Amino acid sequence: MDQSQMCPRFEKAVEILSKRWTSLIVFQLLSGPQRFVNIDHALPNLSGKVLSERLKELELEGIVKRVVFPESPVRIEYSLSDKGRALAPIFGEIAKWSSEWLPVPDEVAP
Amino acid sequence: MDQSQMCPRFEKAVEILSKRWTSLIVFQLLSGPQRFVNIDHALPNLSGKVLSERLKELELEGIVKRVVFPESPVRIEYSLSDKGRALAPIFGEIAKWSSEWLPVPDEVAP
DNA sequence: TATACTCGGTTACATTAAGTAACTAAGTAT
DNA sequence: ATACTTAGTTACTTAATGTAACCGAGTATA
Repeated sequence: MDQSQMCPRFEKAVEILSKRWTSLIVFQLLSGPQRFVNIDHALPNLSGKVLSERLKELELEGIVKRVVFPESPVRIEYSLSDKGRALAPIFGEIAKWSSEWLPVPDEVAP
Repeated sequence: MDQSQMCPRFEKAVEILSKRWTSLIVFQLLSGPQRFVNIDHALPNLSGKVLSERLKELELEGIVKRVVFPESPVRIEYSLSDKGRALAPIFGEIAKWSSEWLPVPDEVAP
């Protein structure tokens, strides 16, 4: 036997969500449609390279939508599809768990 | 400004959960305490090397407990702490999302 | 009309993480 | 003695990320 016993759809969901940066990008997009640089600035340490990779992957999964506004200069907006917004409860549970079980970090000297 | 605007505890939770294999290992342990090889067999494609790394990390986070039973031969059991079991609702939401939004995979020819 | 800056990326290269396979030591079974 | 199990570790390869520079189109500034 070479196959996992787990539900393949559940496994797929975990695979999507546990790819580095994916969750934080989706979480960031939960606050509304926004542009490439905005996401990039919201997640310091996330490089443009990986961000563009992740956005492409998420678009392929149907989680993120990329809309081009033909203004001048052109404006490109990333947003969540219904499928993407449906991930919100997962983040809600993560937030609950973290506030219950993770320690409050030390404050930096003022 | 070099810091993220997100809650650091939320970010930490995402960091823990989105490390490769971590979620699946915790999910597997939700079914009860078990031994190293059992987890290893339940997750094909997961090597003993990475499994032992992840179990150490999860133990440090206080999510997994490692108990040595001094039988002969010695038996080592991994299980979830309260903190670890408290992750269950997150997996519940992931399962819900995946069954609602991910396609049912094709069956293999019988 | 240079110069610099923004946006939405891409490219080349360095570092880190993960996969693969072999191996170990202690114990058990044949 | 030989082979197998458990709970790992070690050495080596390959894939994923991080870092930094760069690009073309357009805009603003001097």
